[in-house]
Amino acid sequence: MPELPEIETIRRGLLPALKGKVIARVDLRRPDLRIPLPRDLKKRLEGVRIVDIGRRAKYLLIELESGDSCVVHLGMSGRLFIEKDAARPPGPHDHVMITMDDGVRVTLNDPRRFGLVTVLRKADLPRHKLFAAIGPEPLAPEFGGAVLAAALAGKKTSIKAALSDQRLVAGLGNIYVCEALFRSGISPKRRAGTVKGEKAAALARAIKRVLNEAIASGGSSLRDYIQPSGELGYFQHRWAVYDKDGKPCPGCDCNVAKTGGVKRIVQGGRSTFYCPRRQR
DNA sequence: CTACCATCCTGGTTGC
DNA sequence: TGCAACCAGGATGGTA
Repeated sequence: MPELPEIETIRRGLLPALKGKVIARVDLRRPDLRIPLPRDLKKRLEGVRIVDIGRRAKYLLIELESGDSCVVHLGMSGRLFIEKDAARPPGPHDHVMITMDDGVRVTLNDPRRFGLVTVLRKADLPRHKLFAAIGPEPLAPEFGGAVLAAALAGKKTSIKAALSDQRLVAGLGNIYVCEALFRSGISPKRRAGTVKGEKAAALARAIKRVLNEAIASGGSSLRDYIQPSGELGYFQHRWAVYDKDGKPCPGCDCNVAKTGGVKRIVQGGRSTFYCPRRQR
C-alpha cells in the first residue's frame, strides 16, 4: 500500500526523468478510476512542459508550465512504471500512459482502480475538495509534539484511527501508523485525546523517524529509486510489528510461546499490529 | 460536530 | 487439483 514514503520515493525517482521534459502523448486506456478521468486531461497535458514534481500527503503533483498540476493518487494497488521508450505493449491495468518528448514513458497501473488521475489549476489546489481538509505534513519542520497534540485534542477515537485520518495528519496509512505507535510505546487502543505533552512529542518524533527511514531505505537500496522492471517507489523494508502477528516483538526478549508475541487486532475494519507489553 | 460503518475493486491466499 | 470464499485497505459518503 503506497503511503507517504512510497509517494515521496516515487517523486524523487520521477523528478530527474521528467523535469523540463515536454509531454508528447497521453494515452488513456480506462477512464473509470476512483473519479473519472477529466475529459480534457489529454488536451491539458499534451505539448506542455513539466516544471516540477511535488507531493501533498499521498498525492503526487506533476506541475506544468501552463499552471496546471496533474494530480495522481495510487489508492491501494496503484503503481508507476518508468521506461526508456514506449516499446512495450500496454498490459492489463495500464490505465494511463504518458510519453515524453524524449521517448521516456510513465505508466499508471492500478488493478483495483482506487487510484485517481486528474488535472487542476495549481493555484486552486489548497482550496480543492481533495486537499482542503488534509492535515499537516508530518515531515515539515514545524510538525512536532505541539502540532500533533493540537490535532488530537478532544478526539475520543483511538490513536490508531486518529493517525490514519488524513484530516489530522497527512500521509500515514495502516503500516506506518502501526510502526510509529510501536516505536513510541503507545497502545493503538489509547484514546487519541490523551496523547499530549511528552507523549505527543515522542509520537511526533517516531512518525518522522519511521517515515524518514523508509524514504532513506528506498533511496539507498535502489539505484535512482527505480527497479529493473521500471517500477518506482517500492522497496523492501523490515517492519517491527506490521504483519508480524505471533512473531517476537523486536523490543522484547520474551518467549513467544508464553506471551504470544506481536498481536493483531481489528480497529475500524482494519488490522492493527502491536506489542501489548511495550505499548500502553 | 463526532464516531462509526459500508462501499468501491481485484489479485493473492486460504480452506474444503 | 479446482473452485469458492475470504482478505487486504485509502478515501468517501451515509447514518446515528
